Amino acid sequence: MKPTREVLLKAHLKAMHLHGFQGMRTDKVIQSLEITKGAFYHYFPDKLSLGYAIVDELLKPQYLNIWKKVEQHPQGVKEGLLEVLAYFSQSVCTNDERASLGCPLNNLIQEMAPLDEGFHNRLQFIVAEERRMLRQALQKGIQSGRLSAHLEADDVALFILASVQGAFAIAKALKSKGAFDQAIGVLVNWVSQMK
Amino acid sequence: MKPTREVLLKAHLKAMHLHGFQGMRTDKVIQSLEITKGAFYHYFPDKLSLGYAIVDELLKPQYLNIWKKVEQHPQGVKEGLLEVLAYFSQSVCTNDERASLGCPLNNLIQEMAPLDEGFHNRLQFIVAEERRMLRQALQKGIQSGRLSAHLEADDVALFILASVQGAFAIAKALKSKGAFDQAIGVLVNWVSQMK
DNA sequence: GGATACACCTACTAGTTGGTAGGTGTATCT
DNA sequence: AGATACACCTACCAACTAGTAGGTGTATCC
Repeated sequence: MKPTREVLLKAHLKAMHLHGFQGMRTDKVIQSLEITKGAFYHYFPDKLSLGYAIVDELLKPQYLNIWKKVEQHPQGVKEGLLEVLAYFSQSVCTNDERASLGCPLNNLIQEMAPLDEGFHNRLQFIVAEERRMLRQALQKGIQSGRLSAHLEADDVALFILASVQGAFAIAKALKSKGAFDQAIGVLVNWVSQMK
Repeated sequence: MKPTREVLLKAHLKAMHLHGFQGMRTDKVIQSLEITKGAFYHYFPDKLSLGYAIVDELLKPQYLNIWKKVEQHPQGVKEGLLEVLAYFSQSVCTNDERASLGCPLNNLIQEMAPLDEGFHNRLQFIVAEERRMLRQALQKGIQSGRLSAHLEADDVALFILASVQGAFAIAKALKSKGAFDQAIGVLVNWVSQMK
C-alpha cells in the first residue's frame, strides 16, 4: 500500500495535466482512486493547497533536476545541453500522450500564472532557476574558452528555454511527436554550431 | 450602439484571455455588459459554440493576417520575418497586460486542444496555416537565391513558430516584457544571419 | 391591420463542486 | 485501562453555472 498523500498528489497531477488546474475535479479523481473526500481534506486544507503541493513536491524537483544536468555535464555546456534536449525529445517521442498533453509546467504557467499569486510565485521561481542554471553553465563555457566571449549568456539561456517550451506548445497544437523533433532538431543544430 | 453579437464575442475573448475557456464564466461576462442571458442564448446555442465562434471570427483572421505579411513583404523573407517579430515585440511591450496574459492562441491551444476535438481542429488549422505560409516564404527565399538551398524550410518554419510561442510563454512565467524582448532578440539575430 | 420574424428579458432549474461537521476504527503512549 | 493522535468515512450543504421555458416589445412585410 502506497501512502495516501502521495497517491493523491500523483493522481491529481495526472488529472491536471489533461484538464488544467481549474478543470480538474477533485471529486472525480478521488472517486477513481476509491478513496473518499475525508481522506483528501485530511491531507489538504483545500484544492489550492493541493495545487501548490503538486508544484512544490513534484514539478519543481523534477524540472530543476533536468536542467541541473547541463551545468554538471563532465564534457561541457554544449554536450550537457544536447543531452537534455535529447532527453526531452525521447520523453515526448516514446509517449504519444506527452505530445498531445504538452509540458505540465508550461500548461500550468499558461493557465494559472495570471490568476493566482501563489502559483505565479512558484512557477516563476522554477523558470528563474532554470534560467540561472543555464546561464551559469554558458558562462562556465565562456570562461573555459569553449564559447565566445561575445555570447550573451543570459539572452541565450532565455532563448533556449523559450524554444523548448515553444516546441512543446507547437507539438501539442499539431498533436505531432514529429513536429517536436523537427523544432528541437533546429535548436540542436544551432546549439552545436554555437560559438 | 454596437451589434450585440460582436460585443459578446469580444468581451468573452477578453475574459478567455485571462481565465481560459473553462474558467471563463458567461454569467459574469454578461453581467458586466449589462445584458441578460436571453441575449447570449439568442446568438449562441451554448458556451462551446461561442468558443468556436471566437476562434473562427476573431483569432483565426488576426493570426493569419500577421503571418501573411512574411510572404508578402516586398524586400524578401528575412525582412518580412523581422517585421513580424518587431510587431510582436512592440505589441507585447507597449502593453503590460500582454506580457502577463500571453498569446491568446497559445493559451487556448494549451488548454483546449487535448480536451475538445472542435477546438483542436480549429487551432491545429491555424498553426498549420502559419507554418505553411512561413515555409512557402522561406522556399521563395531559397528559389530567389537569397537563402541557401541547404536550408530546411519546413523545419525552420516550425522552429520559428515555436520560438515565438515560447517567448510568449516565458514572458508570462516571468511576467516580464523584457524577457520577451531578450528571447526574441536572439531569434532576430539568428534570422538576420540565416543563410 | 394582422402576421411574422427578430432581438431581447425574467424567472427558473437541474446538476455540479468545493468544502464541512461530526463520527468511527486503530495504533501508540502512559 | 484510559487518553491521545492519526487516518479516514458518511452525509450533508451552499454556491455556482450552463442552460431553458415562456413572455414582451418592435419593426417589417403582406
